[in-house]
Formats: sequence, C-alpha cells, structure tokens
Amino acid sequence: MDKKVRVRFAPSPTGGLHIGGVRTALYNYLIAKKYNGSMILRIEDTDQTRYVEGAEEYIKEALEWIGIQLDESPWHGGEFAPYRQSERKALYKQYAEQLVKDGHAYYAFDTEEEWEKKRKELESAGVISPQYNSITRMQMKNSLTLSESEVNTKLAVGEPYVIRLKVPRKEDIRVHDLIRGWVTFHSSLLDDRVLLKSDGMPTYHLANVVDDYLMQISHVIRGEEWLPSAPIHVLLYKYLGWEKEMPQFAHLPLILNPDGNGKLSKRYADQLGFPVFPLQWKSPEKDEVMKGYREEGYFPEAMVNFLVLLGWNAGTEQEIFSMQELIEAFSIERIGKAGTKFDINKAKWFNQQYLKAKPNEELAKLFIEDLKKQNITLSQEKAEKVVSILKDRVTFVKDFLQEGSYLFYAPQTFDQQVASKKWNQQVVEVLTAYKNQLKNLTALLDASNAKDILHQVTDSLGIKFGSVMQGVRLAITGVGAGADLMEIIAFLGIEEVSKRIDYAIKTLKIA
RNA sequence: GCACCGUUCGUCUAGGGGUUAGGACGCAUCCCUUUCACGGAUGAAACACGGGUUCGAUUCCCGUACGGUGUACCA
Repeated sequence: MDKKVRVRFAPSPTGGLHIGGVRTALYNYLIAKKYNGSMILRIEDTDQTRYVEGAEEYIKEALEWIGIQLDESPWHGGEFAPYRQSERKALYKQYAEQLVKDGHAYYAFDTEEEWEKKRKELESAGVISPQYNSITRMQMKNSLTLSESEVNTKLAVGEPYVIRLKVPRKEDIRVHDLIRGWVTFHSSLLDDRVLLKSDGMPTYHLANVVDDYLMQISHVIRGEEWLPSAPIHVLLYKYLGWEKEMPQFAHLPLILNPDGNGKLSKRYADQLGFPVFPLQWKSPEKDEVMKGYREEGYFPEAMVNFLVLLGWNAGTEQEIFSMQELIEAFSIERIGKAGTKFDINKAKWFNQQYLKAKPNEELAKLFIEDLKKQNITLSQEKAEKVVSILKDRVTFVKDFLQEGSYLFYAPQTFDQQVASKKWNQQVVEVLTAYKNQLKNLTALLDASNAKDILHQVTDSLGIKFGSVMQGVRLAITGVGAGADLMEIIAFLGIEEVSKRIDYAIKTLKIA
C-alpha cells in the first residue's frame, strides 16, 4: 500500500446505530490498525430533518463499548476537523459550483411539485421509473434549458435551486471494488443526482466524495447498499479532478434477516427476540426503548468475534479471536461476497466461550454488579464461589442468579416429578442421619468432606450412594438438576443445609 | 420493471478441474457423571438448475431460477 491508510466510518445520527453499522465500523477499524493507519469517524448529518437528539452520543458510546478507538472524530478532533458535515456546510458549495462551471453539473429550479408532475406524466406515458436524466432534463427548468440571463436573475433573486450532476448520456462507468472486482454501470441508467440541496446542504454523494478527498481517505469500506451509487461517486472524483486520489472501494455483503428475507431489520429481530442495536436505545420522540446487546448481557469481545465472522474468515479453523489477533489476521481479500444471515445462536455461543475464559474473580465482580441492580448484595468471596460452581452452565452473567437460585433461596416447593420417583423412606433416613453427622463436624465444611460424610452415612445404613442422591438433591435444591451437589452443600453451610433437610422431610410425602 | 451484486450442510463458512467436499453453531446418539451442564466421541446434514468447455466439473464459461441491494432535495 503506497498511501497511508486512512479509513472512516461515517454514520448519520438518525437513531441507534444498527448492528450492521457496528460491523462496518469494525472492519474499517481492523484495516486501520493492521496497516498502522488512522480510523476516522465522520458524522453525516446533512439531512437536518432526520437529526435525532442523542444519536451522536450513542454512536460514541457504542464504539467505545465494542472497543473501537478513534484517531479522529468530532470528539477527539484531528487535523481535518471539523468532522461533522453540518459544520462543513460552507465547504461543499464551491465544489458544486466548480462542477457547474466545468459543465458537469447544473442549476435546477424545478419545485418538487413540478418534478412530481413531470414524473406522473412520464409514468402515465409508460415510463416505469422516471428519472431526471439526460433526456428529461431538457424538458425541465434548469440552467441547461434556461438562458444565462434567466438563470442569473433567478439566482440573484434567491429563487431556490438545487445543483444536479450532469450524467453523460452514453458512457460505461467502471468501479473497482476490492471484494467484487470491476463492476460496470452504464450512465444511461443513472439519474442526474442532486448534489446540493435547496437548503444549501450537500447530499450524501457530494459530501462523501468531497470529505473523503479532503480527509485523504484511502479506503472506503461500506455496506453493499452503496454499490449502486458508487458510479456517481466515481464520476464525481473524475469531474472534480481527483481521480488519482480516489480511494479504493470495498462494498461489504449485507447482514440479512435469519430467513434471508431482506436486510436485518429491527422489526424482524423484535419478533425473534434479539436486539439490532449494540446498546439500548431510547428514542427521544417516541417513548420506545429498544434492546441493546450490552444490556442483554453480551460481552463486547464476544460481539466483536461474532460480528467479524459475519462475512469474513481467516481461512483457518480458528473460531475465537481477540481484537489483537483480528488486527493481525484480518484482510479485505478474505471478506465474502454473499449476504450473511444473522444467527443469534452463534452470538450466544461466543458469549459462553468468553464467559468460560474469564477468571472467576472478574466474573464475580460482574455478578455482584448485576445483583446490585436487584438490590441483592453479595461478598466477593461468596460471589467467586457461586461463579465457580455455576460457570459451566451459563451463557450470560445474568444467568448466575437464575441458574443457581437454590444457592440463594431455600426451596419452597419441590419438583413433583422428581419427588414421585426419588423421594422415599431411604432418602429420609439418609438425610436424617446426614444432618446429625454434619452437626458433629468439627472441621470446616467443604465439598470433599460433605461427600465423605454422606458416603459414611449411606455405607452405615447399607444403602447405595447413587440411589439416594437425587432425593438428597431434591431436598436441598428443590429440583432434580443442577451443579455439583457437594459444592452446593459446602456453599450453603451446615445450618442452612439442616434447615432445608428439615423442611423437605416435613413437606414431602413419601409416595 | 430495469440496473447491479450474489448462490457449498438449517446457519456461518473452508476448498477448488480428479477430495471419503473440511471446520464451527445448532440437532441426534453415546461416553463421563449424583442429576443437569461442561467436556469427549460419533452421526444425520451441502456444491440451486440446465447447457457448454474438458478425459473429467461442485470448481471455468453461458443461460435459467432463486435471493439481495438500488432505483429520493435519505444516508
């Protein structure tokens, strides 16, 4: 790579950041880091009507959470500031005007109603999708059809206008894409895109090209939905005289709904019960709260790992990657071409893998935090114990409480199915004796001596250890399945275990 | 409709002119075990279709089908 690598993620602040956007940001970031380049964040807020309060802050927080560090942004500043397009507004007009001067763009004075009328006309004449293009522009009110003096008058009186790109009538436009190779579009199918809107703001097409050029962006890595407008951008680079500086393009395959039916949508995800946003998003307009992966209990490392594999693979059999490993392994060449269906199951699996890999101490802290939200307090020592007992059976930190509820609450009721099969006279005898033996214990209770004592009891009663275990488990936990019983007993302590045994014997009827 | 992009197990994918088409998630069975889980083992499961090219095509080419994206003074 001859040019310094500078990539950008350019979201528009219209709401919560879609998870697909997070993946795009991630791919950009990995390329930046891999080549010791810069990761730039630019806010594309040229549509003032769609601006949503809090969206920028959300984007910032989401990227921080996922572990993407920005080198330049509205918040970090940088050599090419400002990084908010609304603050760069004054900049764009001169480029649009330059294009007009060079004959590659023109002023158009048609009102929306006028164009709408023309459009209807064309439709009724059988045109399927009417475009403002090399044919129709000659029937409209613009600087191509009006005299110079008329145009100047209109401009002088401040009549609203837009500047449109004058797309050539017959020309092949070739776009080179790092993922797909050369893609050719014919100019006759493109319309004369608005470059500068009547409010003086640029459209995406102009702003994006101007800013990428000015900010010396080397690679534009964005979603595939942009591929159809890439020829417009290529034309713009050419007409602006920036062909040599044109960044390389990589259009990413889209993340699709689980059944492949369209781009991953919020509506669809809602139905299936998983989020589309990294963080919870509270819409300021509607009082709607949308779920976020963070709040659902996903680890950011797990999300990174999951997301990066949606459309890319290292070509090895490695599944688990740290950010650092990804930076080393990632490459645009290995990004796939086909859209990727979203599978929440895989995300859960990654979370479980990351949870298992975390030290108990850290998990305990997270667990304590989680409990605090429910006004439950637990010591670090106890929490570590809980975590070690339950670690292999949970996917999320929040699962610890539910999975191990018997560690916190004595059973009130008992699983009837287990009771009918496993609760019998022998179990009652064993439990009674076991309780007494525990009371006599002088050493500190642990899983090992808890087990030894139970063995002694069953041996002395001439009962098979295995045959009563389920009954014992039922008495102590209320259910027939769970973590190592002896660990549970040690965790609960003699007093609590005794209480539970008494309660079970009192409550459960022998079938 | 038109343009563009795509198509290997249910899903994410590896591979690529001659392979028992590999891995992961999920699923099933077995083992471990006091149960459940973890772990281990095993299994079911894929080259969209039709033509070419070729000794040979899942791989290359062309069509078809299917899917996706785009078709705004939205990004």
